[in-house]
Amino acid sequence: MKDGHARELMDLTPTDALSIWRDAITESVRRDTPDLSARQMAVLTTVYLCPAPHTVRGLAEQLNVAKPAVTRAVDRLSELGLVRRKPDQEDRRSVLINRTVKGSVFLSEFGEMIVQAAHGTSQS
Amino acid sequence: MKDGHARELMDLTPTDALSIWRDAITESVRRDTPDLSARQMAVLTTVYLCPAPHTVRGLAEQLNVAKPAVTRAVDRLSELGLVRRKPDQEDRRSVLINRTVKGSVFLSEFGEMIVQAAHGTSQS
DNA sequence: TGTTTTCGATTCGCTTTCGATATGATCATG
DNA sequence: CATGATCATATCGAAAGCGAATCGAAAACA
Repeated sequence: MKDGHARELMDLTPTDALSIWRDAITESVRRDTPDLSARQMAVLTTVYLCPAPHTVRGLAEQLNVAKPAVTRAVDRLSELGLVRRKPDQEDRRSVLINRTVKGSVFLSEFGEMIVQAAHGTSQS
Repeated sequence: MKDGHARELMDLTPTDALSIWRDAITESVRRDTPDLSARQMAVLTTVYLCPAPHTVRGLAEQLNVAKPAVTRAVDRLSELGLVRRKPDQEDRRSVLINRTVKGSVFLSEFGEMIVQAAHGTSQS
């Protein structure tokens, strides 16, 4: 910001928001992090930010996508070590999707990239 | 925010940022918008937010990815009507990647989703 | 002019992903 | 128990993605 006043989060314009988004995702791509799709990112962040437990069915409903799509997303995220499947002991039809240390680190770094992008966009 | 003070953008924490990111991308997925990868989103936003002209080579360098990857991303974005290829008249080897009305609308709506997510996360 | 370099696109084979459907396992119910 | 509902995933052909190599066109240079 040119006038030195602190920009308030509520005043964020769509253009500003998009600029921050671009900076963050561009930096992510540059760093050669896994090229996650929107769906995969939605699944990953939901698992980490929303209260457990998380099932394929629940995620599919919440994200309004078919269950096999969630299964595939979990496949990919599991291969990357960002989430882990764990059979539900109480209902053995279900599989719970859990967090991992690697996933926590990944999202933590991603969050910092967003913050960095926000600072670059709205700096005084 | 619970105390009613305006949250400043500079104070954004990685956790807050991630929460906003999740809300936005989740809403995007729920609306059944095209499931773009991080690379595709990086290409799309760069075309719209960075000064023209944009070439495959330039985008590849800027994003640190291989040229065919950019070509494929442009293929996909073109099919979706979000960008348009246009032969460069001055250097007819080159193809310029231009914006479209549809792409402008898409990103505009996306920006509004982010703003909406930011409001939801940091509301008073 | 002739050679070299640079451009984006294309092709190759191989792998991955897609949506839709079918399947096997497990639970709930009558 | 037996029957149907519900869970996640296996499977399918089709489509898209991948990196590496190659293409032809065109610019730059000699």
